Amino acid sequence: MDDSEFEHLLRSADLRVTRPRLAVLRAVRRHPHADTGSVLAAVRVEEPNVSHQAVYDVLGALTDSGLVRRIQPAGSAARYELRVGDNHHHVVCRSCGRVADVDCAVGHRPCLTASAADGFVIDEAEVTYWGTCAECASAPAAT
Amino acid sequence: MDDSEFEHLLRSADLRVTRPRLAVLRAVRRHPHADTGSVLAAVRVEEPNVSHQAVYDVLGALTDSGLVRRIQPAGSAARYELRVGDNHHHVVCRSCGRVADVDCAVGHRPCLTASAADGFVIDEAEVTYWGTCAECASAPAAT
DNA sequence: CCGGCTTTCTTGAACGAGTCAAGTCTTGCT
DNA sequence: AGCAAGACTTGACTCGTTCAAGAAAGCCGG
Repeated sequence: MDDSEFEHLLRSADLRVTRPRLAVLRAVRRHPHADTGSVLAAVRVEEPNVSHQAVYDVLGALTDSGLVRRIQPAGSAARYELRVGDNHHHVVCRSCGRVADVDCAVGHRPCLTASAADGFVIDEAEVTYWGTCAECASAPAAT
Repeated sequence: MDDSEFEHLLRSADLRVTRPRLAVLRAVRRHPHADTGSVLAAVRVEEPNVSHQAVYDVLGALTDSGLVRRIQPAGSAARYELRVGDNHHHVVCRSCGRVADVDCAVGHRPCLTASAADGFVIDEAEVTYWGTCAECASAPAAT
């Protein structure tokens, strides 16, 4: 039980330590890339009385303070993961929506050296790979 | 009037040539990165009787046949552009949501050489840059 | 040029993710 | 323990998008 670790994370981000927050952190750790609904479901296994709004609030607060990372592939609801700060990217399965981590191919911030940027000041480059996951590749015409 | 060009595009994609479709193509050409609502509004300037559903259908059909490209930055509704097939990317302004094109920094498909992909077969790499546009940078606390 | 088959469009309802707002409960500090 | 700010609950609501059924138009063969 390393809830104490989560507790420190929260405190270091100036966030109060509450049962819903710990439950959300555990849920996200257990289910990487889970969308809000799944996080809510996972949270309610341990804390049945947490409202959906609380989960939205908590995920928002955690995202704002950088404790979790939010990703939002086109056509999917927001998803969350604990793995932050290592500049990794994601592969998304076109047929089932599954998401997996991909370590950055380049090693350093990829393509962050965008050339003509139209006056924009760029602070992050996000790479999303699209393809087909192993399961969907072997089961072509599912559902 | 190069509607004839759009007409050819449609025919070559096995799509019937209709007034709504031509209007949508013109609207997307005129307003790159416009979201569905803006496209609908632009379409109705020329064709006031087009339903919102028609626009969704048309944009869907055009996207499926590769005549337009759909992008969906996190936190934004779907946006469309005519510029396809040249592997360019996008910068999104964090504060106003504005989108601009960025030519691929690497030249060739960037980072498409994803290493460990967990069994995924990758067919596309999409890069989204996040930052602040010139206007928002100069007008810090707008709105 | 016309019928007829198919695709596309219109109308109207529905859905899901996410947000807003008001009031109550907790946490962390003193 | 007691207080103030922050966090949670409840419930309504918005917005983008999709579903469904029927009417209308495009395209092909004759």
